[in-house]
Amino acid sequence: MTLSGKMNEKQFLAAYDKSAFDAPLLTVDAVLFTYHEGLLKVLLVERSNHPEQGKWALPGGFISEEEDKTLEDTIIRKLKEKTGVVPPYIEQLRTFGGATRDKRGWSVTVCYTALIAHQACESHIDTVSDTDWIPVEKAKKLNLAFDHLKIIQSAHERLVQKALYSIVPAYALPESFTLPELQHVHEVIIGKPLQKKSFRRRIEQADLLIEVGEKRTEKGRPASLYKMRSDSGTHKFVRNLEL
Amino acid sequence: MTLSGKMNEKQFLAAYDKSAFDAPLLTVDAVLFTYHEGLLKVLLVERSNHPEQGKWALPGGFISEEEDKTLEDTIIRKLKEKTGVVPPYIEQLRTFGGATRDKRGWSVTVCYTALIAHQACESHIDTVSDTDWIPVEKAKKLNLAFDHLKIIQSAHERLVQKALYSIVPAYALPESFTLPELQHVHEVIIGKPLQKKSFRRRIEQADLLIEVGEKRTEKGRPASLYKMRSDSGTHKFVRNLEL
DNA sequence: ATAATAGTGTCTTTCAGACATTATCTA
DNA sequence: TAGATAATGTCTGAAAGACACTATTAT
Repeated sequence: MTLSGKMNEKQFLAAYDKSAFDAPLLTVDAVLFTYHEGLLKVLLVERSNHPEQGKWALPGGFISEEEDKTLEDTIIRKLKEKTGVVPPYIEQLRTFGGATRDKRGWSVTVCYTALIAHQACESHIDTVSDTDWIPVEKAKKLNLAFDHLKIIQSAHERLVQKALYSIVPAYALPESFTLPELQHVHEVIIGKPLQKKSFRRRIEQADLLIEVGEKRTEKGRPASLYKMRSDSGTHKFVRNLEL
Repeated sequence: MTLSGKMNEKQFLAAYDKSAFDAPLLTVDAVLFTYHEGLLKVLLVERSNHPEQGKWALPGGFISEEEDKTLEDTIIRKLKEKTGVVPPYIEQLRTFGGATRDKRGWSVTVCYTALIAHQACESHIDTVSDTDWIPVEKAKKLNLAFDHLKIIQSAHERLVQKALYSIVPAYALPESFTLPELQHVHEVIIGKPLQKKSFRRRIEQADLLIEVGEKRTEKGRPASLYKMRSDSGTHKFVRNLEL
């Protein structure tokens, strides 16, 4: 039947059959970063099914029309399956699509970047055999499934920018952390040392952190512990740090 | 049949039937901006079909698995239908999706922001009766189809940021333009006057434009004409202008 | 000459870079 | 006390804000 403009909307909707149209495969994937053992790591999953069986891939999957109301619901559900928890930072990266990125045909994947403290999901990940934290630099050398290498690179590039004008990387740390720790996360992300004074000054001036105590380490002067203010993840400095 | 891990990939792909899975509706839309008569305008199309028949909507549509190799191909094809030309600036904005944004069911739309000179498509748009340039502030007050209001707001917010740290808004002007014109485009986008000296100084220091002649206007001193360098659309100033 | 617009000079302010110095802990 | 790490002091430099000033056109 033709979907003529002569019907009213109710009739149109009753007659409408989505599956009559050939649509690309649609998935949602995430690049979940954490900071552990001095390295920036990304969560990868070993594919158990075709296509690309056996290769490492980003966590993600198909939208569930029953369980998910939004795209974020989908990625939260998928990340929870792998990590047991919902990451404190989730932001859409971009959508990758094309005729050749998946052997099954035209495909589209809506990608998210997420950050989480390593300790927050350590125990759960140990129980999931096909999932592991891989250092980003190592992941970039693996033979990853689909175009997931390109997606990880894209997520990393964006995270570098965020490290230069925000303190978003703090979400890769536990709820309380020291300034030297946070600075090191930034340095690992951008791959370059930063001026301690510049780093601390701008955070103090923007009043982004709350002091919550003191940390005792094995050697040297103890560092103060801080936690983020509720809105400090959205703060953007007007001037970038040098790359 | 079950898609078992026991098959090899060739067998798997031969047996795979995309349409066996219920998938969300997938479209690609664009927020195409231009600068005309001192205003920032956005291209809207009057919907001729259900759902949301008769309402203004963003240009866009379904992916064609035959005609399109990439998502950009899709949006370029759709914009060419409406404007007759390919905009010089196209960048992915973000993807909007959810169970309720379209009455036909779960839907996802990959959105792009694009910029074009008004004169570049003026003649073609006059021949397309259902398409028109609407001032952004006016569009925000219309009863737009789907969640297109939210999409336009999101695109505008992103464009404000770009106006503060780049000269991307220049793509909303003809190939050659004057600095006062470019400054006014920025001011219209961010909704606030800018310091003439600051605006010009940073463009000159970064050497982003090439002088191509002189423009004679009806009154006052004539302004120099400039065109963009090939890569100046990607340049980011380290420091933002004040909002 | 006047009005209008384009473009420059220059002082102030802000904030990051550089790096020396001081503070506080353990062994 | 020495060694290590945290935290601060302070000078320099780069770039934006503010705004007065000069330049070039039409009438």
